[in-house]
Amino acid sequence: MSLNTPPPDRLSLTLNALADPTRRAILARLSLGETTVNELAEPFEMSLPAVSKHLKVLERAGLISRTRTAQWRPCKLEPEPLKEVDMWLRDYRKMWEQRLDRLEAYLKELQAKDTPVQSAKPKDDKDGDIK
Amino acid sequence: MSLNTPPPDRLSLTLNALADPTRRAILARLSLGETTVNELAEPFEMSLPAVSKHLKVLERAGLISRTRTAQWRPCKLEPEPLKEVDMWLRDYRKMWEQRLDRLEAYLKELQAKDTPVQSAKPKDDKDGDIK
DNA sequence: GGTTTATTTAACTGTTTAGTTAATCACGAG
DNA sequence: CTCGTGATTAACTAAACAGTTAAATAAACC
Repeated sequence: MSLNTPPPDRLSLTLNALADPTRRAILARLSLGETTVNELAEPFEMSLPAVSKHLKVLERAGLISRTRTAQWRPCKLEPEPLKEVDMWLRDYRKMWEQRLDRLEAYLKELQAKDTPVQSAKPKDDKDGDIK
Repeated sequence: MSLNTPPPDRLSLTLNALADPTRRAILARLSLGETTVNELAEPFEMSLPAVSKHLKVLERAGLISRTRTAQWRPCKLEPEPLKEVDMWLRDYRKMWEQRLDRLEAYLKELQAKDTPVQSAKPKDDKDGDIK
């Protein structure tokens, strides 16, 4: 019953476009250089219109741009939205690094202590405030 | 007519889970520390079951894990899949850096030339319809 | 037992998506 | 102008999605 269309923010648009193996494969191909729709479609077992739709999704997300040369519409990768994803990710990046650090510390502690029975109980590490 | 279910690769699962502002907000909240479903749901204008479904999507992607304490099921952020996204992104990262370098070089060139009136016509980059 | 609180599942609905085939548009070459 | 090629649009279908309300589960409290 959602009457109002939810505002399709750019990041969601981008991530949604990336959440498909075909589309990611297309991007991978485009990272090697511009090419045409037919050539892009060639490796896939799907019709040309299907690929065309995927391209439209990528275009709407700003991940590719198209020029027009005669009857060809060569596609070009536009990395800007990927950069945005990267920036979004940045805040979380320290999280897994930290977690890795903690694991390291834990393992080191284990080694150092020669770890008797219960000393290593990770009692509620409760990293409540990772941030 | 797709008879065979396409194999839901992990990266697609993750990106799809991230491609929703509500779910990203949930992750952001969880980055501050574990919490319960009710507390997670509180800021949103949607029913509890809806949030519950979002959590299931996040869980299926491995982005959160849940323990069980009495009648609460506290959720915890699991950054591992984000790390995978980061790794996927890595190959493209140099692409926008490179592009930035190129822009820098261009600007530098402009400055060097002391650029009289029309010399700066951006005839080159010509991605006319960025849209 | 019965009630309250936290959360999930069931059943349903409207919307979006991913694909299909067939038709159409856009262009260059004869 | 007509033909062939590259690519998109149209019309359709099946499945997945995001939300709803109502019912069910699970545990604590009395």
